[in-house]
Amino acid sequence: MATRTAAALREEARAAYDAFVKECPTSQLLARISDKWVGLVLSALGEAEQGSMRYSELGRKIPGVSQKMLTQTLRSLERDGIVTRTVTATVPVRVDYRLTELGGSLGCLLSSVKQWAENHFDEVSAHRDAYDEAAATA
Amino acid sequence: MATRTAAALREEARAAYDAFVKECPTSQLLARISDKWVGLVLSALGEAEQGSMRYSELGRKIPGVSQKMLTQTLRSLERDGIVTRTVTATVPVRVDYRLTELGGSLGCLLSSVKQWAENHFDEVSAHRDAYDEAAATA
DNA sequence: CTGAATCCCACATGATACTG
DNA sequence: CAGTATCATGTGGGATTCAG
Repeated sequence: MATRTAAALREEARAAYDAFVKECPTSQLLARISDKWVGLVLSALGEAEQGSMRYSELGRKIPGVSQKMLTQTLRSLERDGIVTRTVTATVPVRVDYRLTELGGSLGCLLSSVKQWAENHFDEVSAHRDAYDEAAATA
Repeated sequence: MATRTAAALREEARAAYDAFVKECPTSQLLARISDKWVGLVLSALGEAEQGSMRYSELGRKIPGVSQKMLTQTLRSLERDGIVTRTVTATVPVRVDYRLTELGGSLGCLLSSVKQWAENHFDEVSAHRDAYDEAAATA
């Protein structure tokens, strides 16, 4: 038939996407670090007094994170060289996470983003109310 | 029956989530601004020479964004008072987006995050390769 | 204690087509 | 040009259970 099938078109699209990713891989990285959990984890580690935190400490410090997301996020950060993972073979096991130097530089940035959110929440909230009211009136 | 239905459980979970959101609304805001598209839009607007950009300019400047996501992101940013939307009733219509003062302060931060991604991509990439190889060897 | 593995689904996002 | 509407899909992410 003259037209390609939907599946073929999807294949093509995927191939094009892969090519794009190769061309612009930083977009990938940006997406990775533009993640709520990444921001919270790095902020927490950045603020840690000893510079390192245990798995369960992180879980308690970060509101609403599930085991799965915490583990997943930490693994991904470890893979990217942002954090180090240190296992102490005691009973029970103890695992500490610490920012690498590379991670520290990113942690600063993300902390300031988190700070921004906290500092400007009221302002944003007011804008939202105004916007919604205007829409309701119209 | 003794156990609650799946639907009821979901209802409960949603209620708990809503309660949590009320308690910690900045987490909401952080999730909003920790978004790939938000970062790219604000970076683009921050770098704009006239300080403002048209809808289609943004679409061209930001690689891989769909109309839907661009519109959605811009609306959300407008609602939050991060950008302003100006319609010029010419033919064809012209719509410009510009950072507000509030948006400017956030734009700086997100631009530096984007910069970080671009500057450290090679380093992260090297870490990934090392990590993956170690995993393959083991 | 620190995960790994599985199931499951709601939602975010993308592609496409249409409109003022 | 700047959207809106609709549909299809992938996946993020929670709950649960098992393991070292």
